[in-house]
Amino acid sequence: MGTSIDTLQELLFDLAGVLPADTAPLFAMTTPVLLETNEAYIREGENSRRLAFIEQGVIRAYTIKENGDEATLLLRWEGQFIASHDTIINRQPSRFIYRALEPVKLLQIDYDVLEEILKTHPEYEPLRNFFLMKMLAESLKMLESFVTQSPEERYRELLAERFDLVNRVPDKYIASMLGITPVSLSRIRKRMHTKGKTST
Amino acid sequence: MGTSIDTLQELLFDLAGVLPADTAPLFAMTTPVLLETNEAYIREGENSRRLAFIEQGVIRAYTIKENGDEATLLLRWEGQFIASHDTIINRQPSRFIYRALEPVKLLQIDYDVLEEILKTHPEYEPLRNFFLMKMLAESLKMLESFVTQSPEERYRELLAERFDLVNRVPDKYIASMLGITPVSLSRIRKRMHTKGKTST
DNA sequence: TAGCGCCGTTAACAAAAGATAATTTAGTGG
DNA sequence: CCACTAAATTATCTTTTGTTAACGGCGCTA
Repeated sequence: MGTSIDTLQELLFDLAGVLPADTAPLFAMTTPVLLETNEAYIREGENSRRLAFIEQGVIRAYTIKENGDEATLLLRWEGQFIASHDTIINRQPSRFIYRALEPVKLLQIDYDVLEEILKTHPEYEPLRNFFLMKMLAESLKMLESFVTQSPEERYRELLAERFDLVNRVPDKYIASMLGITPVSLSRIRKRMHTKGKTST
Repeated sequence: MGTSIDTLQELLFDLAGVLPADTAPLFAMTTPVLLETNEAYIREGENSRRLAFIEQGVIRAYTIKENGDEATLLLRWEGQFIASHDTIINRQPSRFIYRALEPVKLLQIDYDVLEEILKTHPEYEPLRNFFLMKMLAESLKMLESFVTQSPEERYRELLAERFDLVNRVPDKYIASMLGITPVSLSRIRKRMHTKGKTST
């Protein structure tokens, strides 16, 4: 079974033809991090510009609304990056909390350190680009689902595409990611059982 | 009054210290494009990897739902880039239509040509990065509004932040971008007039 | 194993949104 | 200036969601 480093080295080779042997300067600056269930990785108001590749586990990014309720923005799992976008992109304190839903293994790097490395090693640049584009595509896809689909349709699609994830994560977080309350999600599930079990 | 080229040159200087005199290789490959009101820039199913900086005007990206209704994903206006993300990021035919809502002036480049230029002129790389991050931040912000706010709150915020835009664009497109029907937006407006004209 | 807390479900009611159609308003072109 | 068309509003009715609270299951711990 491969480690994060293996995965990323492979990606770097595929994207830019960089040989694993030549990735030392990049990985020398990374640190492995372990989080236990329910441990916060980044808290609200923090100014950390840490960037981490998730080797194992699920992390939830959420914010506390004015009324005190939580709203889950997104879930990230193994093979993806996690970071405070407020802080990395806009240099603002994080408005979100990033918390492990399971035991999590991360490979972490400071974004400012990464920028320095990229200056001296532009051959790693495709990696940054790849992940930025991947995240953009992902978030546009979620956005699309909000303007084209009903909550029930969004849930059906999530089940179809990420069944494993839905089963790993408590329903209430799924609900809030869909933009509805847990009560409403429960009703949707009921409707799906009784009426059409049929597809998309 | 500045042109697109002025704007981008300034940005390149600010981001990477590239002097305007040294941007010729980049701008040599760009083409100015004019669209008239209601003209499509990219159609559904197209494989165009054109990327364009909007110098003037508003473009709407929308898709046709299964039931035949349109759903507006986003609006883009002067100072922003427009491109088929399906095609550029995933090399898939565009699922969206990009259409001018007003007369539009663009500065266009082929993305594959841009990639070639970036290979020989890595000093332009910060520009790509800047816009990718900007777009990511934007789309995450819209996503955030869907999980934290009601349609009425989203509309109030849009009014507060982009009043000019709301006034340039027909309500029905605003409605669908908010994830609701035009009828529903009209009711929200009515509620806002009668009851609390007040803030947030 | 008894008690506790969290989570998903259910219920009852209020509020909001969807669907459809009619009506008014606004903008365009002759 | 009128006529035509598209957009926005209003009305009516149905469906869905929000809100609040109660209930039951499940795991955890004392």
